[in-house]
Amino acid sequence: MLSLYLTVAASTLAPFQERIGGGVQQTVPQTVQQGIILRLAVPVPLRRLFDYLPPEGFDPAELKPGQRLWVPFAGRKLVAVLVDIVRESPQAQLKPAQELLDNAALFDSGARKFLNWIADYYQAPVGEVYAAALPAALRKGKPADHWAEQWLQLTTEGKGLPESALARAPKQQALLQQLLRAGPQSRTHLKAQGHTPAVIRALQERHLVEWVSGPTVPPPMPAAEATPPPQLNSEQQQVLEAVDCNRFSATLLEGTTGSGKTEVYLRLMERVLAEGRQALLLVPEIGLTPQTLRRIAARFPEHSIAALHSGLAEGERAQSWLAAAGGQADIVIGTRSAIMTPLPRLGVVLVDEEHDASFKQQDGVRYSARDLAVVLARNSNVPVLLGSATPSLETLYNALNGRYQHLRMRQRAGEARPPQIHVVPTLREPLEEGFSPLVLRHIGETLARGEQVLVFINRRGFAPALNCDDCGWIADCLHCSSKLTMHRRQRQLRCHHCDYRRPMVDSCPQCHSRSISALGGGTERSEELLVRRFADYPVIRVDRDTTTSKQALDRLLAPARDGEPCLLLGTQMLAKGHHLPRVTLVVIQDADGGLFSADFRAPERTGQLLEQVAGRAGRGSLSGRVLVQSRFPEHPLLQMLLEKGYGTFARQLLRDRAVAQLPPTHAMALVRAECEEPTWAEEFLHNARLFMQSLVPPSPQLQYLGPVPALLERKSGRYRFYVQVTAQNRAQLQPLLARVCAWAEGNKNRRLRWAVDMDAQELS
DNA sequence: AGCACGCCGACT
DNA sequence: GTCGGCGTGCTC
Repeated sequence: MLSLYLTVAASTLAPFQERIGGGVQQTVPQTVQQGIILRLAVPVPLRRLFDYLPPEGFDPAELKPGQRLWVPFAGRKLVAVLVDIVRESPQAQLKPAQELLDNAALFDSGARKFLNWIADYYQAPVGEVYAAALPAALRKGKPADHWAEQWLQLTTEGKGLPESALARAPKQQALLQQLLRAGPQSRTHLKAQGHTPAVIRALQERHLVEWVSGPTVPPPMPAAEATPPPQLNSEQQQVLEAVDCNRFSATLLEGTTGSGKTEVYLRLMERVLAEGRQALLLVPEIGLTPQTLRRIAARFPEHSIAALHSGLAEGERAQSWLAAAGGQADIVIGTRSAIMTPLPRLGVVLVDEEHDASFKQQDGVRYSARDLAVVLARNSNVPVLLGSATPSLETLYNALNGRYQHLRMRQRAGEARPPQIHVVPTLREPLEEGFSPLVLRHIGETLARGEQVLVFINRRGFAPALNCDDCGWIADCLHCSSKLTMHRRQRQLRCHHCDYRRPMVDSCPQCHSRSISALGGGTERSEELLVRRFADYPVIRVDRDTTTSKQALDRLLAPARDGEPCLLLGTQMLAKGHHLPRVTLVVIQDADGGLFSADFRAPERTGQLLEQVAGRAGRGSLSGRVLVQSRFPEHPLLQMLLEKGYGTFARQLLRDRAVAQLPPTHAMALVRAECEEPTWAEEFLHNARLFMQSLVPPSPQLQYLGPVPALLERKSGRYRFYVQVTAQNRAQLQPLLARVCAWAEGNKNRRLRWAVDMDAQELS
């Protein structure tokens, strides 16, 4: 779908520049300033670049696009990025920039072109895009050479040494020959290879080697034992043959859980690493565990790996980023924002679990890292592989209409058959805390056989609502249009949409009745029941309340990996690729939530989730069983999903979307607004719609909806609305959105926040 | 966004 | 008398 726009990608820089520079020149025909003019991306929410003179008393020859500078801006001092050096400016009065921050450019021309494209496509302020691409430390103006690495090199004297030298000091000789053979070596690398400081010092004292300051290298990875690659099966081989690493191609790799997608990624990495190029692997937010990193480090002990995710300390992140951008990191593994890291010798882009919602940024610059992966690969003329067992409808659509190559892997490695799936009706059953007697019996039997059980519950806390039996009072959030969830152990009521918390109440605040009921169930409530019912077995609860860090998840799951019989219960966190070979029963407590939601993407997400969770059953030598509880076992979508599988289900959803003229068959953007004053956001959007309609009247090709309230109408004290614009393709949408942004930037109301959300993923 | 500038209420 | 509330203007 994005590729519709891709054909335009190469030429988009031209209209972009026209918008930021030429648009102004049309109204002010003569050039006012001439000379060396710096065109800078300043981190402010304004959709244009700003011109400056070079810093005073400074040799302009040292200026290169991609460097950072301190600039004075409206009475403050900001870190801006030099995007372009031009000869003339339409601006009458230019200030000189204050100070150059970098010797070398942080963004090469490819990276700048990409970031400019992002600003244009997502209607985002350029300065904010550049700021989002930088790690926090560099964004704040910390000099890059703070992370400079010490490199050991031969002195002139050392270079002139005969090979037979130092025969009586074999360790010194080995190091010397390595430097002779492979050139300067980083301190980190030498340490990892076991060259001791004593050996280095000895050579230094003989004036054969010296330390020099050089480019940043990634922080060292935890040591991993080198593991040889496994044998490929025929499907994996076919996939690898179908991907040419010397030119652009986009491929959907639709591979069943356990079919060995990761091994395909590793082989593609291996291929580009051998050519001296970099590999980029994007993973979902919770997918970047120490376990994942260890596996890749073990496979490529000779290569340097940089991880980029939110769990890193500010300094570590800057170091990894600089190593990636400088080309010293061979493999870059990261979450969403890693897509914006400049990679000067990129060879392949891999997106794991491409359907995952965490690839879409939900505030600020609202980009989709998965979509950008395709744009980046095209810009760099390298392949991109989008892997998933449950592809997003966007990617599936592109694969089915031939824009992407569509490759499939159906074999489950080392295992006979996929799990058996059964629906358990719950409508007229005597449920015990949400579990049917049949399901509880199966859990008991599975544990008794010495196997493991995984229970999936889509809601954390004890109960999603608290209700007075006498007057009907319900505990609501003060700031959101939502109910408070009861957390029993902490004796708290919490809002899951903002940070509001209040102590648990024993009596109704309205009528003082002591008869208060917790309605519905969450992970905490189910945990209580399961602990009671299956007291002989450990119960491991995995949700955001029990799992604060990635390490915590690893630790929590350790007993399950040991293989002892146990019960795992949790939210989405459990759905992602943990290898748990002793799980033979998966229970999905409630499959109905997504079938009746107002969000048109809800069925897709439910289907992906159920399939992913079901994929946890029977990954080892034991066969698996999945029990899905539902009040509507005959619901056609549920039936199709369970009987025909996700592939058929997704194709049906695609047909529905086409009929409804929704993404991915149609292009869609939202104009969002939120405000503490209930009517203002709606009024603003009403005017925005009128403005857009005056430019492009509604037609079968381009339609408007709204303003309508967001699914969560009030969040953190603000009322939220949106106008939805759908069109047959992006080319129709793009200029209209640019105009409405220009219109909205003239908006005088300070209390109102607005944004354009291109390819919006959430209507919440 | 954030920082200036400017115009009206309760305080030493 | 003035300290400071936050409305609005502007940022090369």
